[in-house]
Amino acid sequence: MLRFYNTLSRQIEDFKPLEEGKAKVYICGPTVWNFAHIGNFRTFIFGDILHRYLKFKGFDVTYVMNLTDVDDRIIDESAKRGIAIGEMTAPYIVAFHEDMAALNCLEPDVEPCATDHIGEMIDIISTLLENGKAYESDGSIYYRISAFPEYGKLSKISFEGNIEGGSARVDTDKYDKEDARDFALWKLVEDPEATGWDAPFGRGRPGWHIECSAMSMKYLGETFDIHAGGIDLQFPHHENEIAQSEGATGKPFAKYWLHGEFLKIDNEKMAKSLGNDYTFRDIRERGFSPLAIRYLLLSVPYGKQLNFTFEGLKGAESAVERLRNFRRLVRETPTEENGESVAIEASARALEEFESAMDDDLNTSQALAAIHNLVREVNSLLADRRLSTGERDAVLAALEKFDSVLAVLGEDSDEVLDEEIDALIAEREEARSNREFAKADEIRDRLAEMNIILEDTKDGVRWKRG
RNA sequence: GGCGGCGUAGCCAAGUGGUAAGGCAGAGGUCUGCAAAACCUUUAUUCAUCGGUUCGAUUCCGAUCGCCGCCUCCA
Repeated sequence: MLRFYNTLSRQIEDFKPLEEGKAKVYICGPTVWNFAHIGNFRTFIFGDILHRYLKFKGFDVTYVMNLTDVDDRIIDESAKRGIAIGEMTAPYIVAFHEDMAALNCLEPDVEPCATDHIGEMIDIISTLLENGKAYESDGSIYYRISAFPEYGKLSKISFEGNIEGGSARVDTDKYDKEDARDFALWKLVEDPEATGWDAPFGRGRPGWHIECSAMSMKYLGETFDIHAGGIDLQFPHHENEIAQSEGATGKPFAKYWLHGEFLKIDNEKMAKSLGNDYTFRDIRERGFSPLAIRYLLLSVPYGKQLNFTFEGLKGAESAVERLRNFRRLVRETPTEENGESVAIEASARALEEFESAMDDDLNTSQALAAIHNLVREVNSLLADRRLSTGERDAVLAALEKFDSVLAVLGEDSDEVLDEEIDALIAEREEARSNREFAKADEIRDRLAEMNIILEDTKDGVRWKRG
């Protein structure tokens, strides 16, 4: 039984979708004002694991991830540059898609942009104005938190004496709000040149939170199964989404709330001021592969903080290489028709362990352990005998199942070696059989320069791309 | 000031009231012409520190230290 830690209840709960066999999931996507950093990608990879595992479990999944393509930072920056906001965000949307694809994340079923859903946001705000959960002040529209007694149920924040002495970020002067906790649904835009949209309650631009209420409910319904996102969004963003959505519909919003924990760098917070806010592209430039980055980011359960180090990333690189070597070895190894079944049983056991680990709130650490144990066991068999055909097929099928969720193996290119390389390998074999090892090694070095790594085995030479 | 999480071998870490998964790195060995890949052995009498509860705690409770987070920018 699949279980999740639900932030709403602060408990592990069985996952029971609203509609049998279906899973409707919304995750807060990136604000496309910059290249996303690896902390962002940790969260999105968590979302991808969630998406893939729900499919693995047989659910008919609808996975929605939004793109926030309008917010204060985007508006300020594009105004500074004198371009439209869409012009500013377009290249970052392209980059985000490239990065997500490189990280082997499935495309969401729907990827709505905030700017395409202004109408839906206006509708919700209108409803909230009508039912008294929103009010106008100085041309802007605010949510009236006093009209939503359940406010705080997600983040469990009590407002008693907690703002005072806290962060100095509470901005009480700038707008005339009834209550310091009230938040903007719609911000007045007076300058006709500035980015804004017309609404029955005046020209303006949406507050940050309303877009996710509008887009999630549009594509998943007023009540849906899972809402995911980074831990930092828990308050105020998700709390406000609940207030807006439930305030407008009178129905429960999302049933399960899942939050991805933070990524730390060398045990410190990731921050621009520390210069450790690496983008995916920064890490790539250092020569690390996307699959290793994915492996590292998913190797710790999403609900725990993960300490990113370059030493750890090197380790991930080796681990992925080991797994890929293993799959290649099993694929290519000659098999016997007769019926040993040790590896068949080991595969079945590994699958069980994998599934029970993943069922337990997506415990990817334990899931990986199950896979590595299988790899060691089968490698050990391979060291002294051939697999039966049934064993090989069972192991490969298990790997495929694992990788349908973790997606860290990538694909081996089926490309055929060009004739030159083929000839070199043959020439080296010839030299080896004549015990001309100096010549053989020289050819091996030449091939290595061409990025072809050789392995001599009992069953002949094997090669791989370096 | 209010609130939450974490601290496990060189590194990344899982985990449990009954005596420490997995990966990486290191050491030794096997295989190999040499490599590569792989296998075997090995690497924490111990889970930040100090107390307490318990027959027994890394796991529960308290204190201390350190790190991270939230308290309306933030994945």
